[in-house]
Amino acid sequence: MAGHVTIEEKYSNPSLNLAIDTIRIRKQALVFANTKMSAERTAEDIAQKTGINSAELNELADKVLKVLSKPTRQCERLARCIRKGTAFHHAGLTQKQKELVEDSFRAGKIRIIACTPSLAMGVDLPAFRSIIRDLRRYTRHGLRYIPVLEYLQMAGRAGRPSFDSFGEAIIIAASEADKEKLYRNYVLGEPEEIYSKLAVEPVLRTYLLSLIATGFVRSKKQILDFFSQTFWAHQRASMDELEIIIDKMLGLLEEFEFIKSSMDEFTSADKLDDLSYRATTLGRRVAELYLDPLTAHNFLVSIRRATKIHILPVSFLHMVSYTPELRPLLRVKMKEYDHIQEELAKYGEHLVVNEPSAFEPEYDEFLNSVKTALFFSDWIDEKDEEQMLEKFSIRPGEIRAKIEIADWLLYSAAELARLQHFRKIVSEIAKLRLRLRYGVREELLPLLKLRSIGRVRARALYRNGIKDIGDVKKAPVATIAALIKSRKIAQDIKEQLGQKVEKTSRRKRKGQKGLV
DNA sequence: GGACGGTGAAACTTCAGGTTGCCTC
DNA sequence: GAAGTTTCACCGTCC
Repeated sequence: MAGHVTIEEKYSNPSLNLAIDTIRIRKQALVFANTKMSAERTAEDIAQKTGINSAELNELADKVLKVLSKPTRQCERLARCIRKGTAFHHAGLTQKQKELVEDSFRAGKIRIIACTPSLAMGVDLPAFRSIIRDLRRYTRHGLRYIPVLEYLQMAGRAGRPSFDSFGEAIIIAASEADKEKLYRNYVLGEPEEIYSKLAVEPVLRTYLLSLIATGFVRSKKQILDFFSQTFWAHQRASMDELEIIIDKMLGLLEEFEFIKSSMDEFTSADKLDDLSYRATTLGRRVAELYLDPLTAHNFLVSIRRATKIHILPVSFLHMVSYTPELRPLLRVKMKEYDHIQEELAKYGEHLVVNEPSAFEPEYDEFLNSVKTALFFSDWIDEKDEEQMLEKFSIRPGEIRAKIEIADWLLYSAAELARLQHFRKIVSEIAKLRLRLRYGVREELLPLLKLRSIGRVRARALYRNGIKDIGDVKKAPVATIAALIKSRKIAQDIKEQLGQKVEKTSRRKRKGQKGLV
């Protein structure tokens, strides 16, 4: 590090001073914030003081606004920052917006990015300065100091190998006493030991089933041999503990009928408890789907129940919402508590998951899953991103992330239903997946079969009486072109339906699926 | 006297992220 | 713990 550096203290906010100074010396900085909201706020505060203006940035801001069919408040806020040469970056941005921000930072157009740890984790985006505003983060147990490893992740972004001979990682301390402590614990601190994640039961049972399903292990002896060589076992003192856990898992998998045990040629005669294991058809599929066996089992129970009651789309949306895979769920805010409970009362008879009693600890998480299901439900009712932000406090990027996981879970559930020969459920879920991915009501499904037609264009056609493929065939190209605001795509659609159209296009234009 | 509107302080809430899974309907 | 949001007491104004 380059010894003592003095920064002009123009404002009372240290990270603001540092950011402005970074721009002054014509460098770039990442400012790491604690929460999405504070990342946005930080970017906004800096934006007010940069004094930067450029056509290039305005153009970029316009692009950021056009990412969704209708910009959300978040999009507008980001665009305002970008016009001034700053940006915020967190999981709430759409993929496209993240790319735009990252690329223009690399190109030097955006000077400062205020971000959550999202940027420290995956993206390779070095800057001259890494400004770390707070080394504490809110957890379930209150405000806690983050691990040294995470600090290193953030600090490691400082210095661009091909541009700077060094970089500056700066922690902002609240007081002199704090400064000492932070320096000792973080700058001089030793990174924590890495612990094997295998020991977590969901991971272990998934892995175990997969090993058996692929035939990689057959007997309990082989299973123990295998796990004894893992990092997990390496960190454990006793194999006894390991064996107890594995026995428990094997029992569970057998109870779920994902595996069967038997005595065969692999069973050594002297050890009667050294049984041979193989996966059932169902178990093999669960392993292929990479599903947590417990989730798979819960799905199967729910699917059986679904054959007996009147199901709605929300039934399956809720089923996938109540899984560990979809966590963290949308949280029920205090003010929403009553409302969510009312909704639960309304839909309760259509749910395929057992409702815990209000006194059980998992009840809150259950209500969260109901809220999450309601969010999906609104999405397939064509509510737009701004409405989702308003009603559920969920940002565009988070919507996409949740939908992707839900889609995979629904696919998996449909596969399990198929193996159980519940054909009606398979087709119900297939329809639901399509609706979820496009965010549309059922009536638009026929139109979505066409390439380049997503929620927005399909709705535009439908609103004007073009409701299915037959209507599309009958309608003149010009009508379609006017409705979807693209001549090129209108022609392409006609061609998809085998109808000849004379080419009138002079310019090339890229068609896009109307999703985020 | 009462309804209304504006203001500011106090009380109350909320708070990061992401890996692969599957198949292309 | 800090920042954003809501609530509420208080005050002045108007009818």
